[in-house]
Amino acid sequence: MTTRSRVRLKDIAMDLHLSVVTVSRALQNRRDISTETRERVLQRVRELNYKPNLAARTLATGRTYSIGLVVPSFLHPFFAEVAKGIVDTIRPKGYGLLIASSNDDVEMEKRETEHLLARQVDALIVASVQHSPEFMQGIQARGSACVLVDRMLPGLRANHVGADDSEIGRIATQHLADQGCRRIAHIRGPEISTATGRLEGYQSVLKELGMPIAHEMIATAATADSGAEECGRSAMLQLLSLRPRPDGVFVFNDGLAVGAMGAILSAGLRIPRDIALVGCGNVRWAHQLRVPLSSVDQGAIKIGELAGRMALKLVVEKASPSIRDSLVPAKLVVRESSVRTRAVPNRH
Amino acid sequence: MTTRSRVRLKDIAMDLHLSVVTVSRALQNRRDISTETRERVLQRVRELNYKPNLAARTLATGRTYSIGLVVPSFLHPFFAEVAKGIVDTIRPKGYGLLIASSNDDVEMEKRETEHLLARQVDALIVASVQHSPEFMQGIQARGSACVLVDRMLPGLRANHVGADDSEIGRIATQHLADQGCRRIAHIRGPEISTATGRLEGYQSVLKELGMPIAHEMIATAATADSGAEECGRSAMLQLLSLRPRPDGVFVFNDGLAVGAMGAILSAGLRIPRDIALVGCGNVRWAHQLRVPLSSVDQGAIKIGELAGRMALKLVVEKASPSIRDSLVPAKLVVRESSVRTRAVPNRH
DNA sequence: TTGAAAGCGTTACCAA
DNA sequence: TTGGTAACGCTTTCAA
Repeated sequence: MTTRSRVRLKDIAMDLHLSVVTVSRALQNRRDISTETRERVLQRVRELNYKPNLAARTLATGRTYSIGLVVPSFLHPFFAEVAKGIVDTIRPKGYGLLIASSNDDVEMEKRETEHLLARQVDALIVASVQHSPEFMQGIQARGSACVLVDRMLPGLRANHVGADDSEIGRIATQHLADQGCRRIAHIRGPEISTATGRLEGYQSVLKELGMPIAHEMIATAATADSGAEECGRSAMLQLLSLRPRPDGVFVFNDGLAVGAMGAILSAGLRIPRDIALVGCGNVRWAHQLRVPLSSVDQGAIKIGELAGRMALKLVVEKASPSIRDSLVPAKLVVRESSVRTRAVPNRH
Repeated sequence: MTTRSRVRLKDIAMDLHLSVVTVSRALQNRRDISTETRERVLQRVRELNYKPNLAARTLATGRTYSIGLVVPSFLHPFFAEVAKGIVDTIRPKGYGLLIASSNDDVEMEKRETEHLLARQVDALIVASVQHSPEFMQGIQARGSACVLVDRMLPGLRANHVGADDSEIGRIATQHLADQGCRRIAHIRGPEISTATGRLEGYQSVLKELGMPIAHEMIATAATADSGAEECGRSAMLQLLSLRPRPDGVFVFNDGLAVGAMGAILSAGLRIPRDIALVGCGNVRWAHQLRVPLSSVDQGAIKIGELAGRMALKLVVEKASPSIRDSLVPAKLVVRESSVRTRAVPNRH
């Protein structure tokens, strides 16, 4: 039906009294073909609106012109933005994006990854939730082109594009200090590279400033994705019980920060006067929260773009020569939640 | 390289001294094969971790086991949720999802759709931004399985899954009336089916209640996606200039509602006391806005699930017999922005 | 119940 | 610069 009606290379060849091979070559823009023939072919291709059969091409070349993406969740705006960056980068090059979601489940990530590989995607982009490097090492060993986004896995040497997490922690903490905070706490995320990176940045600034790095000033959120708000709330309650209280908090991400904000306000404290707050992720609605939230922008779309570009490069180069790691610079967006000096920045 | 190392049907056949055909049949769970042979084949398949080459299968059958999705934007949480619903539905059936984004651009939607079709997706799910039905009719005429989500196109007979927009308008408006609002305004979206549907619901309730349907009480937002907030703000300013002022506003979606909220608060008015507000979409962060926002939940994930299921059905049935239309029921989530009676609902 | 042969649409390898 | 032939891995049809 649909298939039958499609124009094939063969149809064009017969039309033009050429061989299929010649037509194929003309379309590949190769040199070993006369300009005239090429023109005739291209002409006819346009007339008939010929579209190559990708399945056939894949069978012959082993390439699918598609890239696979595995993320923990598409509902999380960060990954939606990453996906957008990837699509916008690879589509103009003729590549398609196959998506899969791991729901933060280690086994599901493996299954979905295997599925994409079974589809012979030319490259894989993964925001992995694995705790250990074994699985990814297996993927690499099979020779599949693979780029990790966002999180790095401990003990894994792999292509990677992510935010500069340590820098994120530094920017946020330094900003709080600049605003006059003297007891800066941190609500950290679970045991993944991004969380430890941000924690590290936080600690290094405290050290530079000669502020104490106190254990009790660091609360850990069990999860940073779905249910983040509740975790942020309880982590904040923990911090609020300290005496003296913290007067500034850098929170791992905006989801947690929203919960923290709720806890602070419910306790009858003011933001930023009593406690200044900085999140991370710079979600779209950050400025319309009960207190507009200062947040570090990770450049999620940029991360997606770079990951897409890196994936394309791997495809072209075939044998992946060297491991690459791109860090996208972070940018603090200051809003009301952290501004304790006189001038309040524009809301818009 | 990668290709060479992959196990083929042929390898299994040789191993077992069978023909390729027999092995193929065993894997298709057909009856014309002895139980013993099947077992031997399945056994070996497991041992070698055989994965069929989808490209080859596609070439032979014309089916790709993949479905294409075109949406205006993945950054819009509604479409992210729809995508999730689709993926969760089709993945367990072995289907993959190829995504594309039209950026609200009519031509880009056409290009991306054509691209997915060139990839021979078995079915297409589109949240179309076309103004006219021609393009989609062309797709249908070519015999491609296609499901429209969210928006319907004027004059098009097509499979469709969406929210019950008229019902959304009714629920929201009725709720405002129940809260004692007597001058209920509406900020409507641009000229697409969802906006007219919600407007219609709004008007029908006013009529039932014997309230006047006044032109000036309906403000139109030029866009409802990116830049929605600014549009919501200016639409609201327009409504605020009315005398007497509206005391309740039903807004097309939450993005616009956020802008409207800003305008109301900036004017020194209180929500909900002076003006009650109801949005639509029930975005995740609705409850953490400066005033927690009442919003109609469209059941986006459910829409995705139904669309996925409908797409699968079309694939199986091949010849699409009858046009189907599924409306997902809407549900109002009441929060502070619209509650004018004494009892304030639980925040959580 | 099994298998041989043909075909799906494209590209790669040699010859001409 | 062209074209014939043989893959690519699977399914389908027809015979045995």
